[in-house]
Amino acid sequence: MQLSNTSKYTIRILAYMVNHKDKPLISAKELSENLNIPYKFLTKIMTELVSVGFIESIRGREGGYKFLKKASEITVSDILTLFNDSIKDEACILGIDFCDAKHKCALHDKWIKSKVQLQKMFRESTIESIAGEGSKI
Amino acid sequence: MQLSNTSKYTIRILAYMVNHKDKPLISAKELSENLNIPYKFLTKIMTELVSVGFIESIRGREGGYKFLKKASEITVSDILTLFNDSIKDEACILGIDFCDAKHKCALHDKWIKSKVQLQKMFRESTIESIAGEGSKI
DNA sequence: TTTAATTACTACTCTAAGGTAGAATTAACT
DNA sequence: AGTTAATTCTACCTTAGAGTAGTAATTAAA
Ligand code: SF4
Ligand code: SF4
Repeated sequence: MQLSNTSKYTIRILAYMVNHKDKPLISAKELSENLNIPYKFLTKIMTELVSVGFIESIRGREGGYKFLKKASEITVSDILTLFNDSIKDEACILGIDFCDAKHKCALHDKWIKSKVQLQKMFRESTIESIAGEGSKI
Repeated sequence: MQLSNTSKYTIRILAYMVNHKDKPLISAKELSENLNIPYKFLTKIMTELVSVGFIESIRGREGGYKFLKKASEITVSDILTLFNDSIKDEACILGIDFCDAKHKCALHDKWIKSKVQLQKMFRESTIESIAGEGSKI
């Protein structure tokens, strides 16, 4: 009942990048050290983020990563979708999903409420909004 | 972002047993066939449920399982705890958990709200309440 | 007393996520 | 031109959850 490590890492990585957008480029080394994410695993994630166009990479010495898409236009929901980690609309808390309005278990309505609330939260939370002052990302 | 198969199976198994409490004993075979849960995997779960005292088993021919603890006293939360699948109080949506009231990300308050709501739902949902008429468990 | 039906036990296999290793590629700096 | 610091590629290892296989133990029915 939680997000995958990959998703959580990604959110923290992108939030960190927002918080350091004064720098033109941020290296994998810096991200790995400051966010305490295994270097090799982080670079694997970064390559994926580049390939889907969230960020851009500059190779070679003095290289690094920077946003390609605006942080205000990348939502947590986008990230969860990317790593197949989002709460699907048809997701049933019990994994049955052949119930209908007339035949539903006692968990159904409460679950739907929580589900909708979480989905809304993920959709409305941009990386830009997660980062910022108080945040201890 | 969902429950483990083991937890989901268990909820359905116990709900089925409530819905068939007219029978003195219910066999693994019946459960497996009616709930579409792999037989061998189901018996593994059953043994665990017996060992923690939720149900009782009668071995040998004509044997099977029956409740030891009352279904109205077994909550979904108990099941999630058993399979280490519950939402821990300290669980942070981003897996950081060194944030405090003054340093929190934009997801924090919304996440806490959903978390509390889910935890409450799990605690207040007994197997007895999940099963029953309309239910398509 | 044998047989059939049942749970329990032990020990595997399979899969996907998470993580690691090493070498290839790129490009700025000296 | 050579060195160095960076990303990228390919391939592997590890772990936990899910699921399977075979057999032993138990007990009622035949
Ligand atoms: S009624 Fe219960 S089992 Fe059916 S879809 Fe809703 S939550 Fe799932
Ligand atoms: S502030 Fe954000 S990152 Fe920190 S504990 Fe709360 S949800 Fe997690």
